[in-house]
Amino acid sequence: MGKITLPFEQPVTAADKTFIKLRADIVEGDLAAGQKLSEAELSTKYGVSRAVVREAMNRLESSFLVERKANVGARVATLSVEGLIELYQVRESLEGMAARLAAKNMTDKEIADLNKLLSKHFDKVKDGESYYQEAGDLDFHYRVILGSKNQHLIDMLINGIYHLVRMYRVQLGMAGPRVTTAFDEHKHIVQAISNRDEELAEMLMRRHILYSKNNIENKLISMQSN
Amino acid sequence: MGKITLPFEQPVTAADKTFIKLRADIVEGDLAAGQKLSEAELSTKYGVSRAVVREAMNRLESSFLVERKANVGARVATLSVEGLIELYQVRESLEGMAARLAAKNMTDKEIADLNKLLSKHFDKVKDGESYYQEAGDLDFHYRVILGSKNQHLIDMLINGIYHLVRMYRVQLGMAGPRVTTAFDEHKHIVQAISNRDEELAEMLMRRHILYSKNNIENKLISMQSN
DNA sequence: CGCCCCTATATTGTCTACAATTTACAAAAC
DNA sequence: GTTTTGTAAATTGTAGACAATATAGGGGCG
Repeated sequence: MGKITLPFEQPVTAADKTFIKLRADIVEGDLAAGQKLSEAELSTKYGVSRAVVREAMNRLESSFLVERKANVGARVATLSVEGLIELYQVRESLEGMAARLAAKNMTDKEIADLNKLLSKHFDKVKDGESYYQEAGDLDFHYRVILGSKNQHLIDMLINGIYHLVRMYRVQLGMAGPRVTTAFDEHKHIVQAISNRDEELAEMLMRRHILYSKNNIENKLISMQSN
Repeated sequence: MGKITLPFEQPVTAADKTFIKLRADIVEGDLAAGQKLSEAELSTKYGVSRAVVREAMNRLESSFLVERKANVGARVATLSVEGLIELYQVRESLEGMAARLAAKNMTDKEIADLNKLLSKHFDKVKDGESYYQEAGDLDFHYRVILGSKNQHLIDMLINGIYHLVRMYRVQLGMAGPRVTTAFDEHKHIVQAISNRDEELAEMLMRRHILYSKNNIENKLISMQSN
């Protein structure tokens, strides 16, 4: 379902597990945005030593989910309109390139699967289940990113900023009027990829993300004025 | 000079220093590409405990300079044609966006300074000192990136992939026939930024990096056939 | 002779204790 | 009453010891 992570070949080490748990708790808002993260507290809470907590927090910092200051400590990332805009500017840039490369590098079979995924999601949304949009949208973007076959790009998006994107979405309670609109945009992007039209695929993906940003941004602003 | 790092507010902690030293040694090739990095060895070599070596290596991993496998160890990143291409695709995407945002967000004073930097470099290169091209080019890109005023973008580029770019350059012994050509491209980019033409600034930056990639790529391929 | 398994060694992962720094609080000076 | 300064508590940074895992080598078995 919302299987976004694809974390590790084998999520073995304790630091790995703690990292994943912490990340989930942050994204879901269980650990509130901006909150101070005490190493000792987390150590007892997750039943591991401070060393592995520190290791996990290092990785979380690389994902922009926590901010650390030397000798002071770590805080959960804070959400803001400015931060959201900056994040989506990066997304627009990177995912635009991902779509371009996907049009170039995806196999015919992968493209066929992408089409299948799309129509499957469409069937579900037809019945008004807007929850699926969230997972479906992420799935779609996820596949295009992997389709780029560019490891750096994949790392930066999947392990880097995508969990922060999820954090914004979850904590804003997404699922909105953009459901059907977004589906049309997805469809056009896939068409461009199917036609191996790199230029168009990039342009459509960039616009899609730009629209998405404006949508969330409006929601966030209206929430602030409550 | 080649002051690329802008490391920390105050580079205080031992892990910070070790991280910076290790990074320099990797970029300069003092620690060879692909080489195994033993925590114990590095610990004695740099005169710190294994804990700080591990902390430093975690950060190096985030910068794509070392690769770690659980229970196996860390290696210095390996250089390859494919890796270079992927890296420059990411650069093209992110720095293109940076140029766009710089055209939007740089102050008039910052743009004036950028112009000054450019003519200063031009004077030096006129006298055939090609070394300055390396530092000058990085300086130029550095300023545009900062001019974007997008913290995520800045982090990903400056702390993220830029040291890997330097590693490729240093170990390929850059400084080539592209010196004057690149200067023209820089000039045009600055002109677009001065005119606040976001669209053109992005396009020119992307082409500039694309050309640069082709240049280095050719060099790398000709080296392989030796 | 080649393959597999088992053991010894080395390396990484984790834990606990100690050192250094920051933060909070209170007392003293203005 | 406000500000400054010194001391105590709490938190992070660092070090070293122990546990778990992977690697290499040798011996046994087919």
